[in-house]
Amino acid sequence: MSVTQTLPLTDISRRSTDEADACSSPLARASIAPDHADALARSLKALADPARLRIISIVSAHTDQEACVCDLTDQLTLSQPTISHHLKVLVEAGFLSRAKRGTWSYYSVVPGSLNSVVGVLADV
Amino acid sequence: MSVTQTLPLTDISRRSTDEADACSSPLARASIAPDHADALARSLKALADPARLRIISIVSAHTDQEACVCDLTDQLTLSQPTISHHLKVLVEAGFLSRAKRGTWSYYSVVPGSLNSVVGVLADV
DNA sequence: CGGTAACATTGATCGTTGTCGATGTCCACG
DNA sequence: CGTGGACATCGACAACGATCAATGTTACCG
Repeated sequence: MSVTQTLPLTDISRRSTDEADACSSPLARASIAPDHADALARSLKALADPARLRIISIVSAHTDQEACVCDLTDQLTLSQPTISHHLKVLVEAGFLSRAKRGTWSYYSVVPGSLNSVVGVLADV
Repeated sequence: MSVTQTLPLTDISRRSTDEADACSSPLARASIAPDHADALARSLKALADPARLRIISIVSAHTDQEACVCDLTDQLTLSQPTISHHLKVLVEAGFLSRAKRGTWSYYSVVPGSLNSVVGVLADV
């Protein structure tokens, strides 16, 4: 399996700048940087879950923009540890913030966090 | 922030069926429906990958809004089957469309597909 | 001080997914 | 008609992630 064939070094490995590429079209603008794509993917991964989207929606639907875990266990058909897990993911991604008062934990949407992702995604 | 104000204890003993739960706040508006969250999560899952974000960016950076696979294998440090896999995910999610001409496959961004997700995400 | 309620953490399970090598398919060309 | 190039598909594997039961932690209350 090692070296089955020598690499075709004639044309493929040659860096373009030659217009002889038949299948390619010129670039109009630069594409996003790899690390930029990595950061955006991390944010999107935190949002790409039905339970987490509903959590954000439920929290932001409250008048004072905050809800406790009991509000979520009531509406979502998920166990309490699972909801805590999703909350942790959203907090670590910067979409929610936690405020503990007494025995209750109140979660609220970080202002502008969603719009920031929306803005970045708009010009990908 | 270490306020930890004492809670209004007068109402805690009264269990639910009363609309005023101690830890809960009233709703200002409705939250998204579960199937709506499911659909949005599927779209976001297709975007939540660094390679796929870069693919969309590279394709849309071309002047005619289309690029062939060779353009992608050149810029991404991934094998050709892996790139084909990501392209398939993006096509099935509705973000890219495929046009085969000769031996080459040209991929282009479906107009409005990204903005649609952005718009839905904006009012979650 | 013991009990209970709210929530977080841990450990385990199991489906999902990103990746690559190998192979298949289709087209162009000599 | 055979050969090679461009791309898709398949099979396998490893890493990740969503979920839950069990347990831990902290605050409140009698």
